[in-house]
Amino acid sequence: MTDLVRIPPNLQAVADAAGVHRSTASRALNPATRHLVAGDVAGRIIETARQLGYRRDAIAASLRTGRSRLVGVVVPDIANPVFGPILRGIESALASAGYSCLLANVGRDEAEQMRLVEELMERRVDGLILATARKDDPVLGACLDAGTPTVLVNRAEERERASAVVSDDRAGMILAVRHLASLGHRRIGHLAGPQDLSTGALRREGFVAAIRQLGLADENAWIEAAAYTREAGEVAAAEILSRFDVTAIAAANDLLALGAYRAVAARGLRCPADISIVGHNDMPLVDMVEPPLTTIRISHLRMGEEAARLLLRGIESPGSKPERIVTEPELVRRASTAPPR
Amino acid sequence: MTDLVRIPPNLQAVADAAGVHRSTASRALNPATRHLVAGDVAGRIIETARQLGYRRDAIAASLRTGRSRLVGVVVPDIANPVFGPILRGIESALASAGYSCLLANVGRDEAEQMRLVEELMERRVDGLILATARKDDPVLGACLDAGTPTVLVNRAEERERASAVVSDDRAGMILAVRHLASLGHRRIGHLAGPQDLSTGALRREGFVAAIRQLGLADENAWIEAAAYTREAGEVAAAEILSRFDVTAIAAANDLLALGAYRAVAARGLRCPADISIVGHNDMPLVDMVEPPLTTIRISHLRMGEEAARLLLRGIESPGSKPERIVTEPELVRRASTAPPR
DNA sequence: CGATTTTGTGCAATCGATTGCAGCGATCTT
DNA sequence: AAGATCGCTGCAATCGATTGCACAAAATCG
Repeated sequence: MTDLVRIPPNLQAVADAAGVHRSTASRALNPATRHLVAGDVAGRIIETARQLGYRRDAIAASLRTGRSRLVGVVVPDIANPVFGPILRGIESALASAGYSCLLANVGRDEAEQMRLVEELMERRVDGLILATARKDDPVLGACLDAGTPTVLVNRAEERERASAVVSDDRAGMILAVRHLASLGHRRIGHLAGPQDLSTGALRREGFVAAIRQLGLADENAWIEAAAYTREAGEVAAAEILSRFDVTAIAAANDLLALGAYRAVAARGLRCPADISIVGHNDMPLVDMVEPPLTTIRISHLRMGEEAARLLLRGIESPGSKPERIVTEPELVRRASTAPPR
Repeated sequence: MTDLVRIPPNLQAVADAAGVHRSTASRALNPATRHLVAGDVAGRIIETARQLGYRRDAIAASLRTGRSRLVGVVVPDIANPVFGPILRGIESALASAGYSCLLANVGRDEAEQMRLVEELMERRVDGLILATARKDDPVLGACLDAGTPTVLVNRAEERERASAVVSDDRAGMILAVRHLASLGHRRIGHLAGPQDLSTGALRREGFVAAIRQLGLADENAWIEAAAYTREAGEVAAAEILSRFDVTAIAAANDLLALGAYRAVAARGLRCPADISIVGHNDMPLVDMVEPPLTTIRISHLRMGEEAARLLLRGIESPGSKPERIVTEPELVRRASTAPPR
């Protein structure tokens, strides 16, 4: 009855109990090296380990091997519905390869971001996934300088110094504008996202390109929202409505689109009767809002999975070329868009 | 120019460069032990470390100290909007205490849950936060047996063998039913959550209690949904509508409530004109659905923060009594409830 | 049957930081 | 002035697993 505070068995204890050397026990317990040990001996060791309730110490193993099987995941806001699916995709792909996620939630403050990444490095993460990239991201620079394999997800840089998994934001916005044009809209405004993010900039580019391609009026009818939030969307949408004579708004993001719903209502207009609105992302629940939001669907889950896979490849074979995976967005027609009156 | 693959400096290197012993460098670099070192020497060491770009190896430190400053966080589904805020609360509270989150997303399979927790233990987490607890949870049992400080969040067990942070689910549902009764509803149904979860069971209890307190009809007018999803909600709500003659439905969860919207529409009824519906959680966006959902608000962010704080306390002072924090839910009136016709 | 290869196990160094203990010189006490 | 105290630094053990190398025993070959 002296096991009140039982000291957990280590490899030495297992080896002693099985009557072999530490090193033999280590080999027997590791599937990758098990073939070096005689079958019966390995069996005995494994059984002894089980009986003693032996649990491998990943920390000690990491110290010796230099690999932590840990990946740092940096997101701008876990509470934002689009990052949930991304995170889940990352987590599941990593878990099935024996890696775990170290989660870091960061604000927009760059110094803070640096501090957090630094802390992840101290923990000797084998790699990093950043969902926070700006168009020219100093944090990414720091990761690369440190020689840590890094992958961007959702947002990317312009230059390709790191692997990235993104949606084709430009094409997505073109899809949105074409849809509006096909309904008969000729005067379309763009509720743009923050221009220092690739999503914001590329979707705006897509907007301009689509307007030109289709020979529509005023490729400059866009306003940049201060952030990807409903509140910022409402403010910017109000400005679009007051400054431009448009019948439709293509928003860079679903939250912005929902903000636009408010601005439209505030002016006594109705969607889609007076103003059509199309979003971007197809977040959970936007099919239930009123009117159900027409939007551009992005598979965030798959993006997360692909990012994890890319990172794992980068970890296995260091020095491999950066790769870019671009997923195809898709138009989801609901009820927030209709022909102009 | 031989620093192509520069070997990162360790403590020894810093000590050598500063002309002191490893141990002195260690003490100087650690704020908690810095006072043991002469001011000028400490300054020199810190400066040398900075110049060399020294980065402390948390793995090695963990091995020596036995503390990893890592907390395992187990959630049932990161993509579910309620867990985002919880996670953010946990992360921010932990981060400000120097701890990081190891994220594990698990399904309902118990063996898989055990495997994942086992893996977290191998990584020598200092504590665990489970958002997955069932009413009698074997996984929690395993954590407790292993002597790992563990805190439950959002869902709890009946017996108090571990600290927990939950909403007052019973009171929340009473709030919902009273609200309906105050509008004049007398025949109310309950769209219950899974009964093996504390949230599902307690909210149902609250429903029964409220019906009795208010002297209303049929405390048995409830159906259990198979899961907290819109689909399961739609199925169960359809059954309620076909089996009971009710004018209102109190749902155990917002997603279930949204499923009920569908079921109501499918029967050619309207909400709230024909059937009032109240949800639970106040998830993001439920204020934008049609009709805007009347629901019970729970501060998931704060729950996450409190859980982290409780865990930190448990880590600091092992063997302390389990504690339970119950947050007060609040009714949010929107447009899905109205007087019966 | 001797020589050679194969197979299996043990030995000991190693990863990098932390910390109890001892020792040294300087200051303080009586 | 001898002894006690204090502040600072160095020494060396330690955490637990992994792995290159050496070596012995067994198996194979000519």
